Amino acid sequence: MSDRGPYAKGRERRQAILDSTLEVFSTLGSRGASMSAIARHVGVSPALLQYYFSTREDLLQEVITAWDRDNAERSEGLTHFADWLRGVRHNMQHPGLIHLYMTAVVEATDADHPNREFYARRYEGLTPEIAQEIRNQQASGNVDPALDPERIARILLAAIEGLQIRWLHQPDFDMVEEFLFTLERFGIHPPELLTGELDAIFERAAEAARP
Amino acid sequence: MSDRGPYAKGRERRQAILDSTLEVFSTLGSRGASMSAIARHVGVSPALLQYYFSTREDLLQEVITAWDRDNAERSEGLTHFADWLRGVRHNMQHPGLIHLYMTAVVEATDADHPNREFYARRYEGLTPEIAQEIRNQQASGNVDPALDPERIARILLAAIEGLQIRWLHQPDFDMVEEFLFTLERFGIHPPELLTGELDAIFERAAEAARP
DNA sequence: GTCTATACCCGGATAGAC
DNA sequence: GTCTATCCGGGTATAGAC
Repeated sequence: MSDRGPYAKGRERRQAILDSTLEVFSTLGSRGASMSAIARHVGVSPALLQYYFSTREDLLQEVITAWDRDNAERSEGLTHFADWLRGVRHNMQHPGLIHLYMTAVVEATDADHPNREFYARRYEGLTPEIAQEIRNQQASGNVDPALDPERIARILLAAIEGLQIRWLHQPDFDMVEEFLFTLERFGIHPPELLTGELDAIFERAAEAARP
Repeated sequence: MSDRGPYAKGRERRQAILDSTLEVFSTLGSRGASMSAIARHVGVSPALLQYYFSTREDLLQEVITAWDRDNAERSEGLTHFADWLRGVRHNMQHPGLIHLYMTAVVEATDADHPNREFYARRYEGLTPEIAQEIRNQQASGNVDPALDPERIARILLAAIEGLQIRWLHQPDFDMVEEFLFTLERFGIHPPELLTGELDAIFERAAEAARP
């Protein structure tokens, strides 16, 4: 894929729109992030957003899928729960992301919402993924083997989303602390997370993942 | 306060609008619950909704405060956590409520949203209330006294909201089960909740609360 | 005090010109 | 690939009928 050719500009515009969406969302919030507001931020006409993303819902949705993709890429070389914690940290530095995501999940709750299926599948996909990691912890004797891994996964997933809502309302709320504490209640305490050396570990991992 | 006089009709209308709002919300969802849709359901003109509740946000907000009031009233004569569980059950039978509430909390997340303050206060009020009940449990030796009651309260509050989102997406999701399990992880297991006789207990309590 | 009709504004979406 | 013009629908403001 070359940067030249007739498609280069389009791809850049597309990305610029996605970036601006996040930016505007984090400064003006959901109600402020109208198509025209985002367009203004990019420096184009509102109709152009429609050209790249046919509807507003689609635009927001694409920000989320891109985010999911980023998360997956950032997770190289760390254990699953460390990834998760790191993700939470990362998101806390990009408030627009969580704001946009939470708005979208809840909106998609409407029975006839076009993205409803997406979130159902997302939950269905994440749950066993987390459950598998819990099974690993059970195998190594950290987590009580009597506990149902799927159930813990569902609860942790719910907890994190609830924490995010509260954090949006109270930005000084320490999601990492609360989530770490929750993990511990289920017997999950990856050693890396207790040393206070998280950042160093992440740095090293990021370094190692680079080509 | 008599039912007669020139105000009776107004109070009835007002209530009818609140009821219809919930009704329409649970059938048509957030996007479907437009002012005109609700007005149609009540059988009046859209402008009348404006007369009673000046804005749509206010209307939804009033449904929520009424709900909070109901919850408080329904809690007579039961322990706090039993109340809570019962509330969850009750809500699961009225899907519009949770749908509306979750939509509203997340929307109010915008920095300049008029109801933002309300939710901040709501959280601030609920947390110590729950924490107090946890202290009671600690005093009677059920919950590990080393645990910070406020922190547990925050986590439980977050967990329930996260569970509600997932439930909205997957109506067969058993919030009561999941929440009960979460409570147990924190050492909270009110005896009434383990007998399977919940309904009978609620009936008796309701009976006793009647004049 | 209760209610409607009407008019207004803004946001999202579409059509078509350049 | 980009814009302008236009439409449509939802929320809101107002005037006034009953």
